[in-house]
Amino acid sequence: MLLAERQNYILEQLNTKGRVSATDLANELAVSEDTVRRDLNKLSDMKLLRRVHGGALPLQLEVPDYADRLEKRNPNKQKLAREAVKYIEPNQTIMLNSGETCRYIAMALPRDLPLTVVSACPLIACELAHHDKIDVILLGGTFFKPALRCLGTIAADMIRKMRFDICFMGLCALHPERGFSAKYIEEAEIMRVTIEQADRTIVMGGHTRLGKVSSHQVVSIHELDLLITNDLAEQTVLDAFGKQGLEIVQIS
Amino acid sequence: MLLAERQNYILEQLNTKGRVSATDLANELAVSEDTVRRDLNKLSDMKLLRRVHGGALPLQLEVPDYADRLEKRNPNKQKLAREAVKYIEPNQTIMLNSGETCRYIAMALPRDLPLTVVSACPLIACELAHHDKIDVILLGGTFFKPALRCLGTIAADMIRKMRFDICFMGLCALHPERGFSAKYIEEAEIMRVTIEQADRTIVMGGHTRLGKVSSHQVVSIHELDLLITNDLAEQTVLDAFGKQGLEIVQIS
DNA sequence: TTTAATCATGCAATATCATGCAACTTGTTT
DNA sequence: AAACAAGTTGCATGATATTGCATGATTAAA
Repeated sequence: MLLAERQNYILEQLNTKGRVSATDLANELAVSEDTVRRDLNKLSDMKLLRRVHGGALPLQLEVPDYADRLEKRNPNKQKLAREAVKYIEPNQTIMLNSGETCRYIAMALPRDLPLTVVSACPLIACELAHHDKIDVILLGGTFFKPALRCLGTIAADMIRKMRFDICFMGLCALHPERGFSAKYIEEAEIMRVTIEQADRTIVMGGHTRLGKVSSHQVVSIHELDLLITNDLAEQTVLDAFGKQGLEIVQIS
Repeated sequence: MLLAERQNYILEQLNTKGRVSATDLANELAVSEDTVRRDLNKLSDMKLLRRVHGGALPLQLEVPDYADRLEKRNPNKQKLAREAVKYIEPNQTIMLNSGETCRYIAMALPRDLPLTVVSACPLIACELAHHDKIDVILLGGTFFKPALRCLGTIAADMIRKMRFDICFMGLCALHPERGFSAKYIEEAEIMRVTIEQADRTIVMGGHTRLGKVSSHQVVSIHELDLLITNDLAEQTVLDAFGKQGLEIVQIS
C-alpha cells in the first residue's frame, strides 16, 4: 500500500462516512497510528480535511466572516458582551435574541463552554458554526430584514415549546415607567413571548438607551432581571430601575 | 523488451489494478528499479499517470474536485448558479436547499426580481438581507454545522406546510441507477420531503458529481426534472439520465 | 481529580529517489 | 568495417522520504 493510496482511502472514508478515527484507520490500513496521524496532518496541511483530536472531519463549508465587520465598529458593545458571558454556566440553554450586542456575545463565548444556544438571528448561527461545544437551534419563520432575524407565528410557536436558562437581549429603549420598548411591533411581541419562557432575562445597552421610550412596549421593568450598562449612565435613572427590582452592573 | 512495451505494460497494470509499485514492476519486467522510475517519470510528464512515492496511481478526477471546493470564489459553481437563475419567473416561491451552489444562486438573483425564497441555510438568508424585492422564509430547527443548515422535525414540519414552484439543490452525487444521494442521512430525509412539495426540482453539479453514489439515497432520477451541469460530463452517463426523463442542460 | 487515549517529537532503520557515469545498444556516417 | 552520435540501461553515490518505536506532553473523559 502506497502512501498516496492510503491518503486516497482516508479521503474516501471521510467523504462517505463523514468522519474518520485514527485508531480505526490504523487497523484498516495495517499501519501504525503514527503513520495515520502523519497522513492526517499532511492532508490537513493540504486543506483537504479538518484535523480533530482522535481523527478528522470533512472541511466545513466556508463561513463568511461577519465577525470582522463588527470587530472594529463597536468596542462598547463588545465590552457589554464580555460582561454578559460571565453569567453563563456550562450546559445551560441560552437565548441570544438578536441585534449586534447578541452577536458580540456569540463571538465572545469561550470555545470550551458547552451550551445550547437558541436564536432567531441567522448571523448568530453562522457565528457559532465553528464552535464544537455549542448546539445551535435556529428559530424559523419570516425573515425580517430590518432586524436581521426571524419573526412571526412560526418563530413564536417554536419559542413557546422551549425554556431558557437565560435570555439575553440588546436594549432599544429602557424607561423606569414605560419599561422595555422596541422599535418594531412584530419584534416586541416575540420578545415578550421569549421573556416568558426564560428563567432569567439579562438586558444590555449603553447609557444612551436608558430613560428612553420606543414605539412598542415589550415588558415592564419587573419582568427583567439584570441590566448591563456602562458607567456613563445617569444615577437617577439607575436608581429608578433599582427600586423596581432590576439588578444593575456597570462596566467601565 | 522495448521501452515502449514496458510503458504500455505499466499503463495496463495501472488500468486494471488501479496502482503500480516501482519495485514490483522492476521484478515483473526484469529491469532495474531505476529504469522503472525513469519510465514512470516519463509517463507522468506525458500526463498519463500520477507519480507518487513508491509507484504511481491513475489520474483521478477526484483530486481537482477536492481542490476546487477550496477556491474562495468558485467560478464553476457560479456559472451553474447563473444558469439556474434563468429558470425562475417573477413572484414564484423557490426553495434554495443549502450548499455552496445555492448560495451562489442567492448571490446571482437579480435585484429587481420579486420572489419568495425559502431556505434552511442561514447564510442564504444573510445573503438576501439586502434584496428589497425578495421575501425570505427561513426554516428553523437544529442547526447542523457540517452542512450549515437547519434540519430535524421542526424544519420538516415547516416544509410540509409549504409548496414551491421550483426547488434548487446542489448535487452531492447523482447516479443513473442509484439516483440522487447525499452525504448525511438527516439531510437526505429533509431533501426528500422538500422535493415532494416542489412542482419542479432542478439539481446542479459539476461532472465530478455524476455517476457517483453517496451514502444516503434521496430520490430516484424520475423525481428530478432538470440537471444543470458542465460540458465535461460523460455522454454515456448523461444519456442514462436522459432515458429516465431527466432534462439536461450543459454549460461551457 | 485521576486515568486512558491521543498527540508531537526525536531517532534509527529502511525505502525511495535524483544524479552522474560508464557500458551497452542502435542506427548512421565515414 | 570502423567511427560516431544519440538513446538507453544498470550501478554507485549521496540525498530525501517513509515508517515504527520510544519518550514525554497534551487532551479527553470519567
